[in-house]
Amino acid sequence: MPAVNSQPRRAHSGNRRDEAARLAVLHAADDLLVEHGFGALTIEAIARRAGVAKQTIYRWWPSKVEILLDTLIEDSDKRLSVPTEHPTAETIRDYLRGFARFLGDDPAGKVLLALIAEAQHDPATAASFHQRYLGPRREQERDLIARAIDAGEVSPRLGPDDTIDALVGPIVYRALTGSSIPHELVDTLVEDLLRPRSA
Amino acid sequence: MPAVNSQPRRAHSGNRRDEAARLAVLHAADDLLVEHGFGALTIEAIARRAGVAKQTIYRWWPSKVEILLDTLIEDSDKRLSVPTEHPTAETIRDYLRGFARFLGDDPAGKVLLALIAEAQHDPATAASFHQRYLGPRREQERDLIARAIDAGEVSPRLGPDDTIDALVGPIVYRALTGSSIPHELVDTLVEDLLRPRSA
Amino acid sequence: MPAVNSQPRRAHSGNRRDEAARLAVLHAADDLLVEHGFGALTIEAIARRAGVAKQTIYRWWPSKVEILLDTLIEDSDKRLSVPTEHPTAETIRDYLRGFARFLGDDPAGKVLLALIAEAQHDPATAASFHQRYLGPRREQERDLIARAIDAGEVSPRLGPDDTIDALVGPIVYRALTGSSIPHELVDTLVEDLLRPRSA
Amino acid sequence: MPAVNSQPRRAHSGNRRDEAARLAVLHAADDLLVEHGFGALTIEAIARRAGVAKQTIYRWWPSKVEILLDTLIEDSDKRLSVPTEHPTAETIRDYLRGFARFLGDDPAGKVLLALIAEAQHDPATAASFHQRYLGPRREQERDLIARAIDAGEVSPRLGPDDTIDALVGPIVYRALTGSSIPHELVDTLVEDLLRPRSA
DNA sequence: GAATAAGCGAGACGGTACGTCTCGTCTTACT
DNA sequence: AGTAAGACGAGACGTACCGTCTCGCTTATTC
Repeated sequence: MPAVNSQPRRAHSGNRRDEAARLAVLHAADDLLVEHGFGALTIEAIARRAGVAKQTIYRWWPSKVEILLDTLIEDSDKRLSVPTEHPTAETIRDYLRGFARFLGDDPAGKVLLALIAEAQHDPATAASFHQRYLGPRREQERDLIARAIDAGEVSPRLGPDDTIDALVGPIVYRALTGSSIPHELVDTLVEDLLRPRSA
Repeated sequence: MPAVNSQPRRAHSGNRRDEAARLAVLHAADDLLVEHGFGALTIEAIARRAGVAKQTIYRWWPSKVEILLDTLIEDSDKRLSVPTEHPTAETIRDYLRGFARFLGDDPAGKVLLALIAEAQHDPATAASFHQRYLGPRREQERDLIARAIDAGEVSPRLGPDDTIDALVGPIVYRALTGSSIPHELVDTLVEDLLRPRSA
Repeated sequence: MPAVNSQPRRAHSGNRRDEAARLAVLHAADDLLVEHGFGALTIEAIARRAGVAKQTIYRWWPSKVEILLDTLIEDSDKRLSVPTEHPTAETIRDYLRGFARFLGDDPAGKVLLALIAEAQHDPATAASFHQRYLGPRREQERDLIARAIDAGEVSPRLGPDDTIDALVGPIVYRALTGSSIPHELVDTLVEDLLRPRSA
Repeated sequence: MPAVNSQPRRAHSGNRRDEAARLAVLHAADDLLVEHGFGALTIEAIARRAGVAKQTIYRWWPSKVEILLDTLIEDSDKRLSVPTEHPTAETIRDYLRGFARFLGDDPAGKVLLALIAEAQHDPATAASFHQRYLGPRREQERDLIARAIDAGEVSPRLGPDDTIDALVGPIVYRALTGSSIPHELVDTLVEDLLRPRSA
C-alpha cells in the first residue's frame, strides 16, 4: 500500500526545526493567555491547542515563560518600537501614549503584564525577563532620553533611569490595577517631569 | 510565643475556632512566601509547615490568596498606616517614603507584590485584592490628598486618582523590577507633581 | 442546596483504605491482561479501566507486578490449593492435573505465565515473585511430596525439589509454548518419576 | 575485533547494506541484554550503543525481538547443535546437558530465556519465535528421538513431543526460576523417561 | 452528667499537570 | 540506495497538589 492518503498531514521538515510547529506553539500560547488567562496556560494545553507533542515544546523552550517572552519580543518589536530619530518631548509623549495603548488594548500587552507578574513568583522568570526584555528596552529608552536632553528638548531633574521609571511606572501600575490610562495623565507626567519649573 | 505546653501535642480548643491554628497558618504562609517564593506556597506546604490539617485551612479560607490578604491587611495596618492628621506635602512625602521602605524591606511588602502579581493571573484574586486591600487604602489616600489640597498645602494638576497613581506607580514599578527606591526619586515626584510651576 | 443528588457517587471510606477501589484495580488489571495482553497493562490503563486515580494505585502498589501478584495469590489460593491430606500418587496426579487446567484455562493462569515472563526481564519482579508466590507454594509442595514418601505412597529417585521441578516443569513449559497438556502426559510423568522401576 | 579504522569515523558503504552496522546492532543488542537486562533493551539504546542511526535498525528489523532472534539463531547453531549421528541415550543425555549449560552459563541462553518471556507478553513475538526458532529446533529434536527409537536405543512411553517437553521442560523451568541444573537431574530424567521399567 | 455539635489532625480519594522517556515515522544531507 | 542525524506526534512514566470526603478524637455547650 504505497501511501495514497490524499492529505499529506504536515510536510514534516525532517532534520531541521519545524517552523510551522514553532509558530503554532507561539500562537497557541498567546491565544490561551488572552482567552483563559495565565492559569490556563499549561504546557499540556499549549501542546493540545497547537496540535504539537509536548516533547516538541520541551525540546525548544525551557519553560512556558520563554514561550511568552518569544511572543512578547516579536510583537513588541513590531508594534511598540522605541523612536530613534527627532527626540522631542512630543516624541516621548507619543511613545508613552503608544505604550499605554499597548498595555491596555493589545493582546501582547497582556503578555507583558503576565510576565511582570510571573517574575514576582519565580526568580528564574525575573532573570530571563530582565535580560531578554526589560534590559534591552531600557537601553533604548535611556538613549532616547539622553538624546532629547542633549538636544535641549527636555530637562528632567532626575537621572535617566529614575525619569523613565517615573514616566512608565504610573502607566504600568494603572494597567496592573485594571484601570484605563487617559491621555491627560501621560501628558501631564511628561510636562511636569521633563520640563519642570526650575529648569 | 504563648502556649508552649510540650506534652499533649496541642491543647485543642474543641468547639470553637482554634486561634493557635489560625495564627500558625498565617505565619506559615508568610514564612513560605518569604523563604521560598510564591511558587512554593501550596496549601499542602502551608498545612505541613503550620502543623495543621488541610481541611482546617479549607474550612476557613477559600484560597491561599485570602490567607495572604489576611496577613497583608494586618501587617499593612500596623506598619503602613495612611496619615490622618496634618496633611502637608511633607506628610505625603513621608508616607510615600514609608511605602517604598515597606515594599523594599518588609516581608509584608513581598506579600503585596505577590498579590499584585497573582491578581494578573487570576480574576478572582484581582476582585478580592481590590475590594479588600486596594479599594479601602485608596479611599484613605484620596482623603489625604483632598485634605491637603483643601488646606492649600499642595496643588496637583491631575485629579486625585491620577495623582496618587503618578506617585505610587513609580514606587511599585521599581519594586516589581527589583530596583531600589532612593529618597531623591520620591522627593522629586512629590515636588514636581504636587507643586508644579503653573499652580 | 443541601446535597439532594440521588446517587451518592461512592461512599468514600474516609481515612481508611477504600476496599472498592482496591478490588476495582485488581479486576481491571486482570481484565486488561486477559483481554489485551501484558503490553496493554499500563498503570494509566488500569487506572482508567478501574475508574480510579493513578495516585491511588501508586499509593498502595509499588508496581504493576505487585498488582498481578495480589490477584494471582488470591485466585491461586482459591482455585489451586495444594492438597493437605491423604497424600497418595493419585492426589499428586490430581494436583498436577489441576495445575495444568489452571495454566491452560483459568484467567489467573495467564497471570502466572505473565509473571514468570516478567521475572526474566526484571530482577525486582523475580525477587518478589519468588518470595511471595513461588517460595510459599514450593514449601507446600515439598511437604506434600515428603508426606507421600513417608507414607510409602511414592518413591522418587530424585530429591524433593528436583522431583517437583521434573513434574511441574513440563506443564509450565507446555503452557509457555502455547500447547495443550493432555492427561496422558501428566499421568506418565507421575508414574515414571514417582514410582520408577528400580525403587 | 575487525575494522578498527581510526580516522574517518566509519567508511560507510554507500549503496549496499552496511555489514559493519548489522554486526554492531547484533552485538549491541546482545551486550545490552546481558549487561542491563531486557528492560534496558530499547531501540534507542541499541542504536546509541551500536553507533548507528535508529532508522538503520528500523529499515532492517521490524522489532527488537527479531534482532534477538537473529543473534540467538546464530549462537544457537554454533554452540548448541542437535546431534545428527549415533543417536543413543547418552547422545540425548549429553545434548540435554549441553542445553542446561547453554541456558545457565552462555550469554545466548539469556537471549533464549528473554524470548520465551517476551513471547508471553506479545503474540507477534510468540509467532516469530515459534516459527524461526522453536519449530525448526523441535523438528531436529523429534528426528533425534525418532532415530534413537528406531535404533532401539530408547523406548519412551510418551509420544515424541510429549517426551521432548518432559525432558526439556524441567531444564527450562529451572533456568526460568534461576536455579541450577545438576547433572543428576538430567540423567535421571533420561533414565526414567526414556527407559522406563515397563518398556 | 450524658448527649450533642463543632473543630481538629490525619489522610484516602478522583483528578490534572508536571517534566522525562521511548516509541515508530519522517525528512535532510552526505557517501 | 544506504546511512547518521535528529525532529516530530504520541503516550506512559512516577510525582506533586488540587479540593473533597470521611474518620476518630477532643472539647464546650445544652438538656
